[in-house]
Amino acid sequence: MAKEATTRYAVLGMLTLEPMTGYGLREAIAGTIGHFWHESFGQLYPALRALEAEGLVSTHPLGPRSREHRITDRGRAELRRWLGTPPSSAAAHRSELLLKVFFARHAEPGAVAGLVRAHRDTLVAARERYGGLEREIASDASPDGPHWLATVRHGIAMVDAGIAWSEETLRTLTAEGAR
Amino acid sequence: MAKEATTRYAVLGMLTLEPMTGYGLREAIAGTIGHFWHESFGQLYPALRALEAEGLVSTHPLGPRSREHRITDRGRAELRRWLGTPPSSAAAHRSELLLKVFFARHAEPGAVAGLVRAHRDTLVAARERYGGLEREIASDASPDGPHWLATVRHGIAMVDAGIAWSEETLRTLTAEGAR
DNA sequence: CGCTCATGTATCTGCCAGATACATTCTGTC
DNA sequence: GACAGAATGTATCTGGCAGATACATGAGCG
Repeated sequence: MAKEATTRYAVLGMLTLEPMTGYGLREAIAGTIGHFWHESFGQLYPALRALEAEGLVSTHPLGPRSREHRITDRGRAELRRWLGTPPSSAAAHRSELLLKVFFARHAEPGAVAGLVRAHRDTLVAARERYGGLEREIASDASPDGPHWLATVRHGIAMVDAGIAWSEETLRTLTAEGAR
Repeated sequence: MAKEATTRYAVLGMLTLEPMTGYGLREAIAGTIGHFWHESFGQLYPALRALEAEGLVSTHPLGPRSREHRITDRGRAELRRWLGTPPSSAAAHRSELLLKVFFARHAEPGAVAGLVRAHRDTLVAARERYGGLEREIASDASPDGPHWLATVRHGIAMVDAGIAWSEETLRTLTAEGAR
């Protein structure tokens, strides 16, 4: 069976913060849970239509080309139900970088080491963003603050571990002939 | 544009180890790079057909219902090219667990903490498997050994960081009213 | 006046996971 | 020796999802 659609629940959750347009949802998702969740318009608009058809979201016109979406009581109940169900697949399924590291012996000498170096630099930049975000949230007393902090700290933990792994792997790759 | 198909390169890479059938490929992938890569038959068989049509893989009948696939020189060249290109999306896009942690305020009390606990237990079990795998690879002198080790150590680094995060988050969630 | 950028809605392509279906061959058990 | 079930093997279908693209409007700026 195809896995349960998760876009619906990300939308329901974001609408507990405040009513929004489709475009606003996309912005809000990128701004708050963007470090571990992504939505594209190709998912959002069909999901909003489906949620409205099920009565989990209500839609109110704002202007000629603009609609505001609001979560209903049934929507809240459905969100609460889903929040208690175990995540379907916790594992990250594919890492293109690790695939390249695994087959590095067949690459141009030094090529994969360059990719790992770039990966480390990306993580270092992400680490800075996370640090700023963490300070920002910690100094703000919103009701979702502690949970938001927990998700950011997950990002920090993963990024820190990834930076350490990159350094170690670079030593391995360069030691054995600059691969 | 839709992202470049990566299944092709996982297949090409695995066929550098030895020639295999479609089924054998699936087994080999699960057994060696399964901790960070997944392939389903729905991807494998079409990919093998496409690779053969492009001359990157050659196919030889083994029995009436069995075919062996072999990487060609052009296949090796194409693999080498790809190994040098930067990974298209390094970030893990969606974490259902983090989404649930973020919206935990709207769940049944204690429900999300239970999910985090289950997540930690999964990671602890994975950590044991990784440890065994690491010892196994370290004691074996295959040419791909060091690279294989690097990918396993990535798994260990992530799992260790995840376990620490789970413990910390459980303290947060239970402290504020068993959510 | 034209340029760019933000806001806003919407569709299309292609990758991919998981489920399913079916045929054959090996292995253990009674 | 017969039979069940697991392993081997090929193949298709459904549906979620990312990224690209298209199009329209209004605001700020040179």
